[in-house]
Amino acid sequence: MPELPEVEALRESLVDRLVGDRVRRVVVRDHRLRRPIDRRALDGLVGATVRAVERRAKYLRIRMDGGRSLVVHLGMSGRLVSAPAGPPALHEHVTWTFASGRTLRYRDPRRFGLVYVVGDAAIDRHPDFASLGVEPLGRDFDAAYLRERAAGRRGPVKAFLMDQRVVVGVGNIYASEVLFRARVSPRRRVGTIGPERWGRIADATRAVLARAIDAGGTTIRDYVGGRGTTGRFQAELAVYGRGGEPCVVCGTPVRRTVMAGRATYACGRCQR
DNA sequence: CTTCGATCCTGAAGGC
DNA sequence: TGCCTTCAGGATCGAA
Repeated sequence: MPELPEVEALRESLVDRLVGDRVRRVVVRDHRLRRPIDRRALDGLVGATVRAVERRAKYLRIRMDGGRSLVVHLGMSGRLVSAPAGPPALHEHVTWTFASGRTLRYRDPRRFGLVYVVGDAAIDRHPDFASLGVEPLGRDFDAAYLRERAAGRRGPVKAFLMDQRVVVGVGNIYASEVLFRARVSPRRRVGTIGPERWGRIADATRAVLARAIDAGGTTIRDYVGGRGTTGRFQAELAVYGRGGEPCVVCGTPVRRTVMAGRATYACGRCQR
C-alpha cells in the first residue's frame, strides 16, 4: 500500500490514536526485514510517549519524547494498524502495546519494509533521509525545479518522476496517473520536455496526490490505513490497471507496457 | 555521475 | 482440486 498518499492517509489515521500514549511493551517476532530490526533499539523506546506522527517521503516518523523517533517504511506489502489487544496476525512481525491497552501492529509478508529507531538530531544525516528530494506538495516543487533537476539527464520521464532523489512519494501507480493527467507519454525523454509540459507535470503531480490523500489512498487487493479502513482512490484511477479498457477521455484502449520491469499504463492518443 | 537489470520475499490470481 | 507461472504499491546494488 505504499506511495505518498497511502502513507499520508495512514499518518492522519494514526495521529489521534498514538499521540500521548506511552509504550509499555514491544514484541519483535521476525527481525528479518530489508535491514534487520535492532530489537534493543526498539526496546529502548519502552516507557517513552508519542509526541507526534509525521511523514517524510514514504517514511512514517513517530516522534517520541527523549529525542528519538520510530521510523517505519512499508516497502511493497507493509501494513501498520492501531487495533485493540489481541492475537498477532500472520506476518505480524512487530507489535507495540501502549499504556492505553491499544496495540500498534506491523505486518509485512514480503519483508521489504523497514522499522528502526533514529535520534532526532541525526535523522537528516541518516542515509535513508539525506538524499531525498523535495515533497511534491511543498513550496519547492514546481515546473522550474523539475526542469533544473532534469538537466543533464536522458532517461524516460516516468523513471525521473519515480526517482526519490528528485521528488519523493511518487511510486508506480501514481506515476502512470500523473502522466496521464499531464498528457505526457511515460516514455518521453526528459531532455525533450519544455516548460509547458513541465508545468503540466508539476500541476498533475500535486492534483493527483492531493486528491488521492483526500480519498484515503488507493487500496489494491487489501486494506490500508491505521483503522483498517479502505482507500477509495482506486475508483478514480484513470489508467492504472486498466489495460485494454477505453481511455476515459478519448476511448482509445489504454496500453499496458513494461518499463524498467514495472507495469506502465498510458493512452497512446492523449499522451505525447 | 546516470541508467539498466537483477534481486530481496511471500501470496494472490489466472491458466491448464 | 491441484500445479505451475506470472505479477505485485519499493529500494538497493553491481555493472556498463
